[in-house]
Amino acid sequence: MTEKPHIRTVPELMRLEREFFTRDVLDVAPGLLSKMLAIKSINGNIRKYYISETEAYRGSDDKACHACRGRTPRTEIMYHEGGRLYVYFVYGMYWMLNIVTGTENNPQAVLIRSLENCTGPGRITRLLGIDKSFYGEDLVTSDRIWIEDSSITPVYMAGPRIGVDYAGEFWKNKPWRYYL
DNA sequence: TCAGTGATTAGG
DNA sequence: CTAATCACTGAG
Repeated sequence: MTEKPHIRTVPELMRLEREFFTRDVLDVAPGLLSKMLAIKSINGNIRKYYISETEAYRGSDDKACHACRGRTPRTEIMYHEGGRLYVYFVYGMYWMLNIVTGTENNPQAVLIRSLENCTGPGRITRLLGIDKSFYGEDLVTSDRIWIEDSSITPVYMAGPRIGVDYAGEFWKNKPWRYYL
């Protein structure tokens, strides 16, 4: 007897397009939870990790956002439309991975703080091999890093951002850190 | 709790 | 040029 071979349906994971990133950072930051970060190594291996913690940095008014000091060589990319990477070096040791959001000349970004299996923004960039060469990379067109949609609707919490005590009571207390 | 580490920035 | 600052981590 012949039986039709069983076809297992794997949910198709689509790359997130420009429109996902050009929304306000307060929509994109929680929206990235449970999405899949995909990165291709130099040897062609593709690794994928669920995003589990993010933080929103919102415009030049936000005293915790690097753009509050204006447009500088480092913050330049934040002034582009959403979808680019803002990568910078801090504390002499760690690369921070941020995704630019919003529209042109409206500096915003999401800090990726944790993945499913790795907590801490400095640790995840070490795991992924993110460095200065990723500054400005476009998640919509890059062939080495992108984000895929998932069918998961995350249940998440929100709380104050980490490490921004210098920003003053008003901005440091904003519940713009999102986590599963 | 606290040192390590160096790019970035403002100011002179 | 100088010095302060810093979206952190790991050891104790």
